[in-house]
Amino acid sequence: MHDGTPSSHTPPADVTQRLGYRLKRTASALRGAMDKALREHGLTVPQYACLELLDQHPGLSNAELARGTFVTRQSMNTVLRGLQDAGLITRPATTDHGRALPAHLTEQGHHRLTAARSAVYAIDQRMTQAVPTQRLAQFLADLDHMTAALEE
Amino acid sequence: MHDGTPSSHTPPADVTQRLGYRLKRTASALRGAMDKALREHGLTVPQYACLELLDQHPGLSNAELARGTFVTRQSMNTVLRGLQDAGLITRPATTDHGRALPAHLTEQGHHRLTAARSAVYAIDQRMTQAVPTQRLAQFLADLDHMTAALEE
DNA sequence: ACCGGTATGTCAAACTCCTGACATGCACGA
DNA sequence: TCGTGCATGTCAGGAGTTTGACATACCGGT
Repeated sequence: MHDGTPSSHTPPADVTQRLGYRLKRTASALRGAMDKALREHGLTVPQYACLELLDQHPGLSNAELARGTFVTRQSMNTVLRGLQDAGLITRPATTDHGRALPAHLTEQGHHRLTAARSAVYAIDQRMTQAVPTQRLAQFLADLDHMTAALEE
Repeated sequence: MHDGTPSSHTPPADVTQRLGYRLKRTASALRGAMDKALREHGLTVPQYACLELLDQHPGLSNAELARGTFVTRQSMNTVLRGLQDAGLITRPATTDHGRALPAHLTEQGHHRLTAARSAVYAIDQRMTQAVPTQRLAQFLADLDHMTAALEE
């Protein structure tokens, strides 16, 4: 094919030059940093994400939390059990309408989240400051466009 | 604190507005798309990544492949066993120098990779075309800066 | 009233991946 | 020569996640 548009036809042959590879590398580094930081607070990354979501949206159900953290309902179910056993959240055993069981942070859960949040903030700042401020919004928007393109 | 610099001091309170959240979401979407596409070729994502690396750098060892795909040596070891059992790669049982066992693609492995690559290319293109061409290089560079900031 | 579609919570089994550990092999300096 | 350090390959165990399946509960149209 002797095309006229030179670029954006096929990905680079070198895997390490491809967008997906770079994305995976950054995500892997982020996951590693968060794992390490949260371990000192006795939390895993999914557990932290769950607490953070519940703090902003109290009463979310298991399925809603699963969608919000990009895991399956089953995985989130075990996460919730762990958090419940640790006394960080509460969930009613039954409900009068539907099947969804709304989860809420306990006082202890809120304290634990606040402590862990400072560690995560430090990581988020290191990462955010690596990209110039004026480009951050555009960067986030591009990420969203990519996500949308992948899900269509 | 009545600071003068309004932004870039603390991450947004809304988790879904944070850089880490967006990054995880995009990475999750990419992983899902690749999982689905590669399943039709009988490969997992780590298996594909391994084949791709071996195609460009024949003779890589288990540990080198592990570093290149962001997993542990142990995980890569099981991946290599699977690829070996499937007849897609070969690895000598012994070596005359050191312990590293250089892996190589078989003819069948090369064919399988070529077939799977087309599916992955389609995904990479959909993702790449979501960001304007003139911004792609900058996007990749920012990803690298973030990775470096997280690993320091 | 019924029934199909959708959404939820949960169980079981399988798989993947990681942590911890150990043995082997090479390189370097004492 | 010996010993320390470092990198590699591998085994065992466990933690986390997914796929598949099933029962329950609401909502819609017929």
